[in-house]
Amino acid sequence: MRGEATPRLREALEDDIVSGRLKPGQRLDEVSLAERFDVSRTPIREALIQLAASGMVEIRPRRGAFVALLGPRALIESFELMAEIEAACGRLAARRMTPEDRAAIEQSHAGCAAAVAAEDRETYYAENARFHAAIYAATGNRVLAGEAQRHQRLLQPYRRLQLRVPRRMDASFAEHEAILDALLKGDGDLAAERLRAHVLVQGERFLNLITALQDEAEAVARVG
Amino acid sequence: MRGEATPRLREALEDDIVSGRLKPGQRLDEVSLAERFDVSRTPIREALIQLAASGMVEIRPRRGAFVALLGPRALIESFELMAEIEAACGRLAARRMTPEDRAAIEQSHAGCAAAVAAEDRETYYAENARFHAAIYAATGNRVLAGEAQRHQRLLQPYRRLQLRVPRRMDASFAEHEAILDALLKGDGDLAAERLRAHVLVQGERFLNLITALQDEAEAVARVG
DNA sequence: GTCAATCATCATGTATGCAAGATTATAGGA
DNA sequence: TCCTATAATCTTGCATACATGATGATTGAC
Repeated sequence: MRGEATPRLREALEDDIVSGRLKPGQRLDEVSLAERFDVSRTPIREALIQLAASGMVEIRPRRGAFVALLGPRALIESFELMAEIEAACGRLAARRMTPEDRAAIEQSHAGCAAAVAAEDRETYYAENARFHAAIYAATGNRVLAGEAQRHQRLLQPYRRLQLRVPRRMDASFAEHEAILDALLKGDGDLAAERLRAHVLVQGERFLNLITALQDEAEAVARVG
Repeated sequence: MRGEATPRLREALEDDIVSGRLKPGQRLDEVSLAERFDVSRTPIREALIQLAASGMVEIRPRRGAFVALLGPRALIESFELMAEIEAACGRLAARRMTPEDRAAIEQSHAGCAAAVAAEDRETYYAENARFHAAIYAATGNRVLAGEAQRHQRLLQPYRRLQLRVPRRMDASFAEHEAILDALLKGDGDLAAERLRAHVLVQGERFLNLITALQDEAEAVARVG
């Protein structure tokens, strides 16, 4: 076997969670996972512990690991934290972004525009993630960018659902335009303000969907 | 043995790192730790993995675990992240703090005042941590408060050193007073601004000490 | 028929064993 | 004497084994 197993397992499980193949609340049985990946329980456990530390998995002592299921309160608070992190990124990016950073942001913004025109939600979803990631990178602060990326991935399972909201894609794109405008003007405070609102509005609109998700996830948890 | 070993080990190791008993760069040998805590390598490994995920420990594949040693760049970036998180906490705390939150903040501020009067750096160090923690709690956002706490602990080994800077304690206290003033006025933007500056100035003054720390830590790494 | 208590089963948490890569020591040559 | 190559040792990473607490099934009582 080439390379070590644990990092590969962590990435595979994280991808399954972020992409929604593993749903919030779902049980993660060590033995089943060990069989599925054809390894012993040891590297599975180590991968689960890492995911738990990053918040993607919840480990209840003696009761097993579950895909993290954020309740309404935790979800609101997480979006608020995300809003503040994004605002910080916007403040710093406006001041520091290099021409390359700027090009990357504009390119992903163009990708978003194309997705809106094509009414392709999956593509918009992906390009939106790139747009935000480009802003993180433009801060020039790798520690901050890493934290921003981690939290974005944490909320990804919930964001995906959020795009089902009617007209949300157009509204999101309009907000992106305003954010880009502030960044290009070099107005850090304005960029921060607009990014914060952009994320917070997601969280708010999103609350309508929480109950539905909660029920769905709990049903999965009961069955699986 | 009552309860599980891993959480206890994680806490013990984290305390050793935060308190400075284990120094940045120091090697963490699994076998030695297992003997010291009288457990097998398994729970030691799991505790180290958790600490690595939170950033307190660095695990280099096949080469072992080390107490995280932040280079100059990572340190600057970490302080900048901390400044933004604290600013966010200040913004929200100013708007939302309850009378109990306010009492807790004022109480720890009084503790800081006493420590300054007594020129007791260790006490100031502890009360300062309480002051900041009280602001985190006053946001009413547990997720945000948790992140703030985690990052504060991450930087604690370096902060401790920082208090050696002459006159820093008095300056720090004066800044606290200005922060408290903004919070009591309910001016979130001002509190954010002052908290950001308060943390950033620590990071800046701190740079003078980095080289010394780096050398010291590397010497430890070579010996230990 | 419902509920409670006991017991069987199962999963987790920890210990131990083993293989492979990393580190260090040693021996040989320049 | 110094450098290099090789071998011994040590440590990590994973597999396996075992004990304890949790889960749920079955039996008995009401």
